[in-house]
Amino acid sequence: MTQVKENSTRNYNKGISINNCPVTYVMNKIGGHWKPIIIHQLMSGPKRYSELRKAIPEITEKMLIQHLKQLQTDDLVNREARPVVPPVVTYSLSPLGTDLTPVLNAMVEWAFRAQQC
Amino acid sequence: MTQVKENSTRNYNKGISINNCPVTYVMNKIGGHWKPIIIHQLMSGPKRYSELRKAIPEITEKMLIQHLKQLQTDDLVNREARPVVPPVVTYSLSPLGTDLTPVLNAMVEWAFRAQQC
DNA sequence: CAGAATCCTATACGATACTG
DNA sequence: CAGTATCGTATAGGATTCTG
Repeated sequence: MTQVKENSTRNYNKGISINNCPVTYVMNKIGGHWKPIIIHQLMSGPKRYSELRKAIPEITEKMLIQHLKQLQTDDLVNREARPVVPPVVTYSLSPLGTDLTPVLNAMVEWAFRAQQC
Repeated sequence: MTQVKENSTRNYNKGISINNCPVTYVMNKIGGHWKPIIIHQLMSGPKRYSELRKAIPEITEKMLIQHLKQLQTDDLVNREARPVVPPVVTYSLSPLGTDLTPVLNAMVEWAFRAQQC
């Protein structure tokens, strides 16, 4: 089983800097290369696993599953698996995840301004 | 010299996923554990190197310098060194860096809501 | 004061192959 | 379809020491 941890941004000095800073808190939740992209995709509505793969072609299955799990653990994403064959699994943003919309939007706006220059 | 690269978030598949996504673009600029914190500190006004170290006690000098350099390269932060002895170096947000304020603020707001639950 | 240099560890991510 | 498992690499970050 190996119990993959891989909890986003690293944090070696365990005792010291555990989230006194709200910005760090956020980066721990949506930091990394893929999580914001996944959330951004889900912002346009619930998607099945295969739809996410198509929407983000560059991501590997490992990364997608891994970050989806992490996002579930952090209560940003809900997973609904319907017990049929073949399986149908749908991912959607939780209320908390939906609340990230302003953050992502602010990022997108800034990116456009920055790329102008 | 070794030419340290250390350009934020990794990107192995060089040819493929180079910034088609605005969110990725932003994460490349302010991703990682320290950059948002540094920017957040500078949002309250210009600060000297030593002030930054005091404001962010957990950061090592290497990380602080490294990310300050990166932020300069990305035109988010300005560095002003006055040629006196002992040296006086002041860091401040560039206009582009200042434009990140809504992003950071949105993060902080979300963090507070998230930590309530 | 404001850094540079060196060495090291943890982990994020990629590639590929396999499964209920 | 929706995952798991395993191996390998790149890089973020830490600790310590030294300097103009």
